[in-house]
Amino acid sequence: MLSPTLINCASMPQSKPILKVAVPTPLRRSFDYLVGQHATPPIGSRVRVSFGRQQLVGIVVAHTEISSTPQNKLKAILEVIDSEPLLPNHLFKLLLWAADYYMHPIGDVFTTCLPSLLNKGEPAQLEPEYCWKLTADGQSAFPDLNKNAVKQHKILLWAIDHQGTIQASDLEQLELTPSQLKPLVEKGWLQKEVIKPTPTSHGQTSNSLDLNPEQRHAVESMQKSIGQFQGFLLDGVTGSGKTEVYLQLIEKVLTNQQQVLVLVPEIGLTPQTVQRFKRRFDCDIAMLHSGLTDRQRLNIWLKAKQGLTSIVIGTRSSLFTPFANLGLIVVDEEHDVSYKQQEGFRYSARDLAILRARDEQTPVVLGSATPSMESMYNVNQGKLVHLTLRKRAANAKPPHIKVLDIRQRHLNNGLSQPLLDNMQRHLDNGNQCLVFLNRRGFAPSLMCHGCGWIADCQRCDKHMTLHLQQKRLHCHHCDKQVFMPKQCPECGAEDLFPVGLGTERLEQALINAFPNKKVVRIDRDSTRRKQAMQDYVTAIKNNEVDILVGTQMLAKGHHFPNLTMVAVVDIDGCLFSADFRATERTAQLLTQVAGRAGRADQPGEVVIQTHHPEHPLLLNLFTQDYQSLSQQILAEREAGMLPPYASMALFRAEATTLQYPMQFLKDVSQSLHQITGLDCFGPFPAPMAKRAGKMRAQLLCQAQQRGLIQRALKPVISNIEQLPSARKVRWSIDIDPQDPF
DNA sequence: TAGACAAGTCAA
DNA sequence: TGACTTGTCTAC
Repeated sequence: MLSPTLINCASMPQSKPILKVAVPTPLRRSFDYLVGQHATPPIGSRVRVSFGRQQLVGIVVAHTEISSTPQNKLKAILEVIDSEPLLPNHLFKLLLWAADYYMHPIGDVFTTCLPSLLNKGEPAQLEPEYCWKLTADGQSAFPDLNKNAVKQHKILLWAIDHQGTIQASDLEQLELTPSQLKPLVEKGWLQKEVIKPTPTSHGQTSNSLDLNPEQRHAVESMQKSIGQFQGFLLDGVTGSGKTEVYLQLIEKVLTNQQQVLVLVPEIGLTPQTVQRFKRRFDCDIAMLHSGLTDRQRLNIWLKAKQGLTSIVIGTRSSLFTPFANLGLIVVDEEHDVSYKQQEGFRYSARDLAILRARDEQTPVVLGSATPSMESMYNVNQGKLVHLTLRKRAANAKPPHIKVLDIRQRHLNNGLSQPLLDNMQRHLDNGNQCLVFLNRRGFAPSLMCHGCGWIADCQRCDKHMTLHLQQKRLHCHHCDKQVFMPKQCPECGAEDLFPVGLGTERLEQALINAFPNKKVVRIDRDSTRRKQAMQDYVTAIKNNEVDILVGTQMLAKGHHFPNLTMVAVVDIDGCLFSADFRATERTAQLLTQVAGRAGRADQPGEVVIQTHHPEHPLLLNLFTQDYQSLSQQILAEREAGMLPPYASMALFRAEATTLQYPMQFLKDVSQSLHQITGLDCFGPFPAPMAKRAGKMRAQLLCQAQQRGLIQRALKPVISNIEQLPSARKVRWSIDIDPQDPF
């Protein structure tokens, strides 16, 4: 045994620490490594390590003196990738905190949150960006260009129209790749140049709009918090000018030499938003969207980190962009469910945005016309400052809402005569109508008239949706597609008929009902083509369309000035759901759809067809406003001891037979049963037990006391990980679940 | 979760 | 006997 004096011997080299490394594995812990002959990598830097038989890139999460792993089992790291921490300290800490809170493997948290090139071990260095400059030769060559050289013509024309410069970002619009410009560079018509990254000129704004008193109050209140943490709920009815409030606040932050992060729910919304930002601010604005290459994504990440980009706009995962000097976070449409990741690392970007803002001492603005119950609760608790915009811009009137009782009324493809009459009136006045149905496809099922057979998905507990245009049956849950059968596979009869109503069928019905009106359907199927949505929006704005049919895609954020009527064809399915959040969701959806009607100076009308005109949600929503309805929903949640008055965790498990998930969850429930204040419900089969060929079950844990879920589950999570029954299933834990499926 | 290895199954 | 499948276990 070594004596202490020997260990402390001054002649011994300074001992290197043992590294705790987060490795991309599904295990909820870090692994210890020796530094070896390398310089000690700082906490937060990447290292390459050998792990089992693989080589992986991990992140050093801590230094330690002792390891619980026997010394002879410790391996030395293979390479130090970063000599400096990869992430700013605040962000690094936030990820560690989130891994702990959501009880997700730390290595996987990093993999989810970092650009993929960094996960692969690429150096964290900005790659130079290029642009192409039109030369004098190019300019003089243009008029004599051969007519057949279509591409070259297009390229040179673009350059001439854009001050002689083609940016890398223009190429997508030109439908070109950099290599296609090479021949022109070789001819000497274009010159390739490196764009030097320069700190962007902050601020510099033009044409801001005049604010009404409510908007001005909002901007002024939030402005006072620049440079310190404060959460705001900007609760503004549709058309009340929330974006203008964001823009004017952002302007103040930019002149303060700080950066801004804007989160948006879906990328469909982003082009318009970005255009508006670009018109407004003369600074570097980056948009993180799914069309970017890995390299572009990394470059934006690095530029933001170095302070070279002023505004980053993106979806959920953009929350993890590092900033040199963050000054504001905006979460637009904060109620949107897409802020919660539904697989893997199941974080809520909205909730983490508030934490990030607190850590980095910046204000955070949650904006919505239909705030989530969580945010309303936080307002009631005094955690968020409530700013309301009740007035629609340009004095537009709120829409008039009519609940249309369709009991015993004849329906033609889901449409009642009074509804059609109503539409006719609006169309006669030269206005547009929106017909809303949240179900795509032609019909939700296909049935045999001979024997009653229904086209079911083989792998899910659901019927297959008929898409008549593509002559296919499509399962919307597992994505399985088959050709539409000509005859019944059970009895051979050729008498198959569609049951129920989807947007495709509704589109047909409307074309028949209004033969000389232009009908356009907007859903995921009709907008699959890139640019398609943009084209539709332009056509609608140019008044080339009379009737819009579509799903919730249409309910979000578009401004159609000539749209004066919204028809909600079938809301009944939403009124009776087992999910306790159904009321909130339906109220939000209806309010958002209704908000599409009657902007600008045209009064709007909303007609809702229902078999349940006496349903309290419908009565309340339209006799009061969303805000009082939300207080009512909150009261119900409190009485029912449901979130946000309780916190929840949901264990999910799946396997090929139901028996294994049920057994595993029973074991989990056993290991939790002695904790007071924690209620476990289940295990029970999932609401849709069979999905994509897997049988699924779940166990719901609920606690009245905030924090108890954490205290109760954390100590047992590693035991759960090692349960023998866990090996037979795929399982996950969802903290603050949004969807019980 | 991935990959490796051991044990089990099957057709000659 | 080897080809292939299935189950179990470990990772620092």
